[in-house]
Amino acid sequence: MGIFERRERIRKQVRADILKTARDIAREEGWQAVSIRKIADVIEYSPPILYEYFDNKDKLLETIRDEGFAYLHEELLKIKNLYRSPEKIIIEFAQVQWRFLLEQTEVFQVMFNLNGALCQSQKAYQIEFSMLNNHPIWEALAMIRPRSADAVSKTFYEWWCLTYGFLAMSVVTQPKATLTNMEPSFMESVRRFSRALA
Amino acid sequence: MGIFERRERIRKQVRADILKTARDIAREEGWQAVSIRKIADVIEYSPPILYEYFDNKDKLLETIRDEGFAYLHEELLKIKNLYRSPEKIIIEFAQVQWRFLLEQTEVFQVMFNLNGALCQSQKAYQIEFSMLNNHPIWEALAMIRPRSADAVSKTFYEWWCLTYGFLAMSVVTQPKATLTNMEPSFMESVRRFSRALA
DNA sequence: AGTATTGGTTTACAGTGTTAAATTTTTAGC
DNA sequence: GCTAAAAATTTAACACTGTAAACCAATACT
Repeated sequence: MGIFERRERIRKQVRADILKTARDIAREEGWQAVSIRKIADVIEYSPPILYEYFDNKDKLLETIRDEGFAYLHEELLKIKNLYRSPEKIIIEFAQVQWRFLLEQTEVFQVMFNLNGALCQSQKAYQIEFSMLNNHPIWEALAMIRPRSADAVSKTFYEWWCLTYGFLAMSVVTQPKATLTNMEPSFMESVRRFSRALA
Repeated sequence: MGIFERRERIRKQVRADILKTARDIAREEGWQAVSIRKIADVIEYSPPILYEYFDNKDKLLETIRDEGFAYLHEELLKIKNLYRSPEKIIIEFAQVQWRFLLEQTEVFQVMFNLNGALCQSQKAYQIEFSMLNNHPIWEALAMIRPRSADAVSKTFYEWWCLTYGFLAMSVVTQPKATLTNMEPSFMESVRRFSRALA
């Protein structure tokens, strides 16, 4: 009896379409151009249908943001399993971060409320700054510079703001065309940070 | 005399009132709550009057942004005239940057399109990244690490993204109450950057 | 005094997020 | 296959937004 299953499958598909459409519009016209009605137009439903899938626009953006953080975390775990050297882990992840910025710019924007994107929820940040002691980067920093847990957490915050802050400033101030030119500066900044720790 | 001057004086006052009101609303309710009508309400004019003073909302925000950059530049010049050591200039300015973030958070947000603030103009950034060779920080970096002009400009960009990026990440992810706690991390990051150059 | 200019407002348009009511479509029971 | 209940979807509406055109009243100049 696949009636429930079929419905659920369709629901999942529509939900995914909504998220994808929001990202598509944001990518091409910027987040300030993303509206409930425009999304509804593309997925060929009437606007109120979106509220069957998301409580409101903020929750929709929150989902996109969460998926962004989840993706980066997965990539980080892969790296952790590939390399032993803490410095190497930091550098490799920096490359992932940069690639993410280029390939999923619109997701990055909503992750950090940049360029008109606005998701009021602070949930993702709270999660990001709790349960640090088994965050691969936290562990890496603890290995490079063994200190108290609090001291390592402070260094973690410095790493966090350095890397994501650099990416944020780049995407905010640089036109798309010149953005790629900034990768060496980013990597150099991360290397400098890493070196200066020891 | 007096009739033109009086009119011009009033015009200047109204213009200033508009800018101040926009900042006030942004400060208390966030930039997403700043609307032409709300500003008009406060200054006790009808909405279209605002278009006598600013071409559109974007230009209004651009003005606030420009004033922010201008203020920081003035403070930087003061510091340059007070200290000789390039490291000292960088550190002192970092303190000014932090204070600016705390005291004029809403201006900082529009300067970097954070938290729903959106000014499409890229003018300020273009200015910020041109005419570098007599920017006090550029000069300081050139003194600490004498290299080609291009190499110094690259380091300047790294300083720029490190400092403003750190502030941006802090204001985006931290609640107002805990924001002040992050100053030591910020200052440590700037010192680490400065040390790692030599 | 009559006309042109200025300063300001009212009205209007197209768009926004969101909710409630109305309506259509699908399912379940006989 | 027909009807009643339930689910899915749409239409209509509200209170907003930025902005432009039309209008009005007071002032300045001839």
